[in-house]
Amino acid sequence: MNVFTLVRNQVVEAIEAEVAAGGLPADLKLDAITAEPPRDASHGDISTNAAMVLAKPAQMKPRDVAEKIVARLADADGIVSADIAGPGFINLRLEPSVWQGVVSDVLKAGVAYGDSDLGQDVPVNVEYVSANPTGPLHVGHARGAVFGDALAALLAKAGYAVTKEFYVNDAGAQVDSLARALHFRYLEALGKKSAADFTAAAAAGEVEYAGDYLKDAASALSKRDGEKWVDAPIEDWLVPLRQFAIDSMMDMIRDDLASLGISQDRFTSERALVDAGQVDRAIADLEKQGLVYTGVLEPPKGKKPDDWEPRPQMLFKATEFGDDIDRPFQKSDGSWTYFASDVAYHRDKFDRGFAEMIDVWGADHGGYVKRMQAGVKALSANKGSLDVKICQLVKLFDNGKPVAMSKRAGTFVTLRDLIDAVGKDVVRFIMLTRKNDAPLDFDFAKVTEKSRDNPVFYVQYAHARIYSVFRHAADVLPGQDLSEASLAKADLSLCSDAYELAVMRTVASWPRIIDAAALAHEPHRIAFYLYDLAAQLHALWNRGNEDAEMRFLLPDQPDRSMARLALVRSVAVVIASGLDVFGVEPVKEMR
RNA sequence: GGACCCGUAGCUCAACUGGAUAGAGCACUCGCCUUCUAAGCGAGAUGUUGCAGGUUCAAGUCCUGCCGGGUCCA
Repeated sequence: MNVFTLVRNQVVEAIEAEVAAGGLPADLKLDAITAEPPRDASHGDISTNAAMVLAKPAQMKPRDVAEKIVARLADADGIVSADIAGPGFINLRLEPSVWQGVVSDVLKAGVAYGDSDLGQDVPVNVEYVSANPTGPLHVGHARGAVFGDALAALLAKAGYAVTKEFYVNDAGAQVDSLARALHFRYLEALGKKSAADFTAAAAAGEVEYAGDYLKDAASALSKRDGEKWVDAPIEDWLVPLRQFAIDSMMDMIRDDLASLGISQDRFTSERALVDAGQVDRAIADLEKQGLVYTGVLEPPKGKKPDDWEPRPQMLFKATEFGDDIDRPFQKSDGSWTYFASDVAYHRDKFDRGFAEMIDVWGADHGGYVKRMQAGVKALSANKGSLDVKICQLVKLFDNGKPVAMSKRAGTFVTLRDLIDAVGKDVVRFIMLTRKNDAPLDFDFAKVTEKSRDNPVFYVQYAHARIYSVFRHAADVLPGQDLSEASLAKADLSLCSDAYELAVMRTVASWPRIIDAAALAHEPHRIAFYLYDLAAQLHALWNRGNEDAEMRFLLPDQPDRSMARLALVRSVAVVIASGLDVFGVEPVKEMR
């Protein structure tokens, strides 16, 4: 039930009727017609651009087209007036009952209000986090993790069949380093090496991944295997210890994600893809299509690396799919490049039925987007599409002062630190208050502040206030059934104040916010919507302070009270519905 | 040198993928608590949307070229 699509349908019907009557030419394209709330509320409830869109193909003046449409809309259901304005907008005013009816729709649907069938159950794969399994997640990962998770929830709400996926980069040189570091920590755990030995080795660059987090894995290993690997040659322990290390790191990463409320549906191992020969097959397939050749790349312009030498290598014709240069599939030692295995991985996704793929990456991978999209087009015969959402950096502040972060100095902030400092819900909400491709400032002091400039608080406060009213309602209106089912039967015609109708219009636009945000792959729009909705609730609340007649609870007017309770309850439901997409718990009380 | 992202009020950011007079918060000034949470609300000022062209009924939004910032470049 979406008021705006219903009205748009009425507009389209009016046009079709006019076409049938010969007043407008046939074969008009109606796709570009919109029905949306005008920016300026004084223009009416809903505005449509139909006349302007149709003017040119119909070879008529916009206002003439508008007059024909308006004449047919005048007696349409629920429409009070239709006026032509400006260059040819048609401004519609709806019966209050249309808006009032939305309240009971919301109460009947609960947090499912806003669910849509836009996605038609089309499978979509959202891949996010995909951090190297070599250590704990840090702040940089937090944004991508929250963004990806919220986007997945948003798409699910909009009716897509979503799979949330994590790609485990467990095939590169880093995981070998990780295995060596684990072996060292293992010797340390068994007392064969000292902590000082480790520090020295790390300083000399003989061992990477010096963080303490490998100690737990090492002691678990020593418990499991005893001294089995102490004197064994590296050829014997590299593979088993590497797997042990990866498994421990992935357990840790999954724990971190779980503490953010994130659980992904599928973890795909790069190594497993390689071992199963999927890379070879994907490349062979592209070769068959004539998209792979041996060639020599130009040196990067202007940068001229010292070790550059022209070298024939296996290249993918990425330029045929919009990339700037062709891209190598093989490294000089003959092994596959990351790009090659990424192509195989995306082919794997495509073969699993995902023509629509979304990858969430960090800002440092921006330069990788075009080639990956080229790869997807090639491997799917142009049937697959890949949208890459780049999450810009998060800058940390503490009360306006930048928090210095350095991996070397050990002062980088982990995801765990962040959650411990401000809580999961705050992290999640704040990460979604900016468009993904804009940098985000995260201030530890501000995000826990209790004021209007902290959106998390402001939205939660609105929700809590509504629950506060209901706590009083039981006393003020004894004997009333305050359940949502009962409220859904309230006589909303008793809510006809301009402020009340304004709130209803905002509530009614929730479904179109979902559709628009889902189409654009932009969950942040929900944050702004919730902030607006909260502002309207606070304004409505305050009217009761200024005018006792406007209070929600009027002891001598139970029917009007029930209507107002229904209205504010519908606001609470929509806030809860929005927070649900964000994975944030709506609070019933502020503490 | 090239590619990608960003540039909107003094500050932080929106602007429903091309719509009407570009909007919020912060900061500043003033007003609102005997009664549902004042952790809130209301009123007031603020613009060459980085610059210059182009596309059309209509451009912050799309195209081209510059300027500035960020990220990346076997």
